[in-house]
Order: sequence, then C-alpha cells, then structure tokens
Amino acid sequence: MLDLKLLQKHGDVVQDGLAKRNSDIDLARFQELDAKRRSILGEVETLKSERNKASGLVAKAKRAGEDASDLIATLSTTSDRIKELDKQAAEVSAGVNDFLLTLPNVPHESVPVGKDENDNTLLSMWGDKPEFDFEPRDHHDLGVALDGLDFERAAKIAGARFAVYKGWAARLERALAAFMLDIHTGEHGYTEVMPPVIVNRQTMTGTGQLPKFGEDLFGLTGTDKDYFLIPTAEVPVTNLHSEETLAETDLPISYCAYTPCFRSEAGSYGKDTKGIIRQHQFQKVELVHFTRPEDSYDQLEKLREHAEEILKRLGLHYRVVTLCTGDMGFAAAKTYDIEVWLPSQDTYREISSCSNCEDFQARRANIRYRPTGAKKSGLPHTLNGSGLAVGRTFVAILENYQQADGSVVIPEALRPYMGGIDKIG
RNA sequence: GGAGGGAUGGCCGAGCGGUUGAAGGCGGUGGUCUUGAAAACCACUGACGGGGUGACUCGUCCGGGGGUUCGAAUCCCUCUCCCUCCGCCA
Repeated sequence: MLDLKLLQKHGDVVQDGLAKRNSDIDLARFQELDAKRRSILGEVETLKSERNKASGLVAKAKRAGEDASDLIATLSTTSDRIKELDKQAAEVSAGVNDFLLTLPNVPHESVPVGKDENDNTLLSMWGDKPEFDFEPRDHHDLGVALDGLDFERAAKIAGARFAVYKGWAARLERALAAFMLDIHTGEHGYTEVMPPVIVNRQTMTGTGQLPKFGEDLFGLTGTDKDYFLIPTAEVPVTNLHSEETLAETDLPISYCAYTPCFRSEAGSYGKDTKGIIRQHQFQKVELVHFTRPEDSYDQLEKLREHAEEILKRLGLHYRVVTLCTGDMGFAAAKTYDIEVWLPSQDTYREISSCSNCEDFQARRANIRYRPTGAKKSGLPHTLNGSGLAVGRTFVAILENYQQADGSVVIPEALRPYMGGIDKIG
C-alpha cells in the first residue's frame, strides 16, 4: 500500500510510477473520494467535540441532582447527526482503502524503465555453460529414465502439474533444502522459521496477494474459514510481525523458511507443461528481511549475494538481471532475478527473485518500528528472495550434471547430504 | 464435537452506564541523595490519525464487528483467540 500523503501531495509521482508499470489506473477518482472523506471527517469531529463537552455537563448536572433534560434533548439531535456522518465516513474510507489496496508499488529510481521481460537489464554472469559431446536431455526424461520422477502416478492421484519424487529424487530434494538452510542459517545469519502454509485473508492482503491476485491462489473450501494455501513463504514469514512495533535494535531481522508453495497457475496453460518447472506445488527456501529504511538497498544486495552463493557452491552457471518497471511484481520497488542455465532449453530460467518492497508491505500489514529515542514509530522495509526454488535447482542439477550414459553426477558440495554418493544412475 | 472460564496500557492488575485514556503495582526515563553504585524519595512515562511554526489542540482506541443509550471498558448480540475438563486424534 502506498502512503496516503504521497498520493495527496505528490499524485504526479505516483501516476508516473504507474505509467512505467504499464498501469492505466486513474488517480482522479481517488482524489475526489479522499477529499470527500476529509470533509466528512472534519464535520463529524467538530460535532463529536461538542458532544463530549455537553456530555460532561450532563454528568455534572446529574451528580448535582439537577435536571438535564434540555441538554439531553439537544444531544439527541447531535448524536443522530454524528451517527449518520460516521456511517458515511466509514463507507467513503472503505472506498479509499479498497482503492489503495489495488495500487502497485512505485518503482525505485534505479529500476530500468521498460515494457516487459525483454527490457530487463543484465547485471552479472557467473560460471560457464557446461559443454556436452552429446545431445543433452531435459530433466523430465532424465528424471523418468532414472526412476526418480513419476508424472503418471502424480496425475492419477492429483492431476496435471504435480510430480511424485521417489528414491534418489526425493532424497535430492531433501538434500538441497538442507544444504541451502545450513548455509543461510550457519553462514549468512538467518533464523530458520517453519510457518503455517495455510493462512487467512488478512495475511494474504498484507503481502499483496489479495485483493487483486486471488485467481493465482488455492483457497480451501468445505470449511467456514477463509483459508488459503501460501504461494510462497514470503507471505507467512513477512506477516510474522504484522500488527507489531519492532525496536530499532531488533533490526535487521533475517528469516529463512523452507516450505511448500502452491500456485494455481491460472493463465499459464500450455507453458512449461513438461517436467517440474511449473507445478501447482513446489518447495522453496525463502529469505525474508526486515530493515531500517536507510539500510534496505544495501540489504537487497546482500540478499542477492546469499542466493547466488548457493548456485556458486553447486557450480551452476547463472546470470542476474534487474527487472524493468514493466516486469516487476505488484509489491516490489526493485527486483533482481537470478536465472540458471538450462541446457535442454538453451536458455536461462528464473531460479530466484529478490525484491525490496520498501514500506509497501509494512504499511499493508501494519509492521512498524521505533527508531531509538524517537517518539513516533516508522515503517521498516521488507525484502524477500528465493534462496532458492528447490524444484528448479533440482532441474538445473539434473540437466547440467548429466553424463553421456544418462547418469547424473552429484555436485561435490551436495554429496554429504546425499549419503556420500557421487552419482545417480 | 460437548461443558465451563477468560481477553483492559510494555508487563501484572482494578474498574458503580456519566471529567476513566483508564486506580494501583512492575518496568522504563529524568532528577534528588551518594566518591560511584544500590536503596530510598520526587517527577515524567500508551498508540494511531487530523490541525498549528510552536507552547498546544481536536478526534479515535479497553480482542474484532454490530446493537441499546443523550452518554458504553462497563449492558445486549455476534465473531476471533486463549485457558480448564470430557470425547476424538498424530
């Protein structure tokens, strides 16, 4: 959510930011609504002030045993008017709020302006493409041939876009998660968190999934609760501190969480239908930071480096791109995507997305912090990034480490987590 | 699932329908005293939003929402969460 004051005083800045995001939202309707809200509020607050004073007089009179029926009669009228105005104010405020909840974040000034993913800019590259003296196979065929991935049975028990991991594959998934968590908690200073993967509507609204993107989510039916499956651990972990005021000395707070993620993948029919690149359920290690506003862009660089470190240790070739204004997510002010090389597709695919949401989510979720010595509290910045998407890391390992005989070599760093084996197949 | 009990400021804990934003205590901050510290004593100490350069001022908030009333922390309804007992269960 954007700062109401920013919209009131610098609507042009917001309108400009929206334009860069290819949004055609018109702020005029908002300005009108907000002016109405403020005018009603001014009137009703004056009336309330009068009512409070008169109420005190009634109390005084009653205590003195005097008659106050005249006063009470006057108050009755005032009170009716207040009720009416309060109701109007609530309606208009709800309208203002609903509108605010649909506005995306304003891009940071360092973000390249562009229309879509073709305008993203290359930040860096690491490693080299592996060379094969044979035609590399894709992870789907490798996984099936090595009896690790079973799509047919997954389709039987659940449907399309699900997979069963068996034997070495299940072990590899678990090994990758443990490997990532150990590095982030042991070397990068993160605190591991295991949150609920089912959350309520308020939580989904806090990070920005709702009210606009409900079609991307799985909701739970057959219960009178308003429950949703999380699309990323960013949702429960960022909301961990919703409705709280943190001390400045608490910051930065850094959490990592390994959770399943659920996405309906509405509107992606026909995309990545083969294999486990795009699933309804996948596992991810997520990194989440709460920082002071002045520290958040330094923290974004660190966050990106933490995610990159995993790929370096696994020896996987990747590149980093800065997302342009037109390609960024709803809540982000700036985003780096880390893309890993996939030989079968002869291209780079997203394996991590690291974003600084600035105070956008903090304002929605009412996460505050109090600068040391300050009277007023402020809004911390929140950041999140994958570190990494485990399923896609699984894919990258299979494809990049495959051998001519159809076997797959286990990267050195991962062997302790795989019971010491150095090869699958 | 059944029965009962709760939710008040950073924490504990009072609170007759009428100067109660809320007693008291703890904690915190400042001060007095002291060589220093502790103790003791004194003062200050909630959040959010609006207005004013400022001293300041107005409004809202006692788990959430709704209702009764001139007036609600206090009465009624409802929801959520927590606790105790029974049942079921990993």
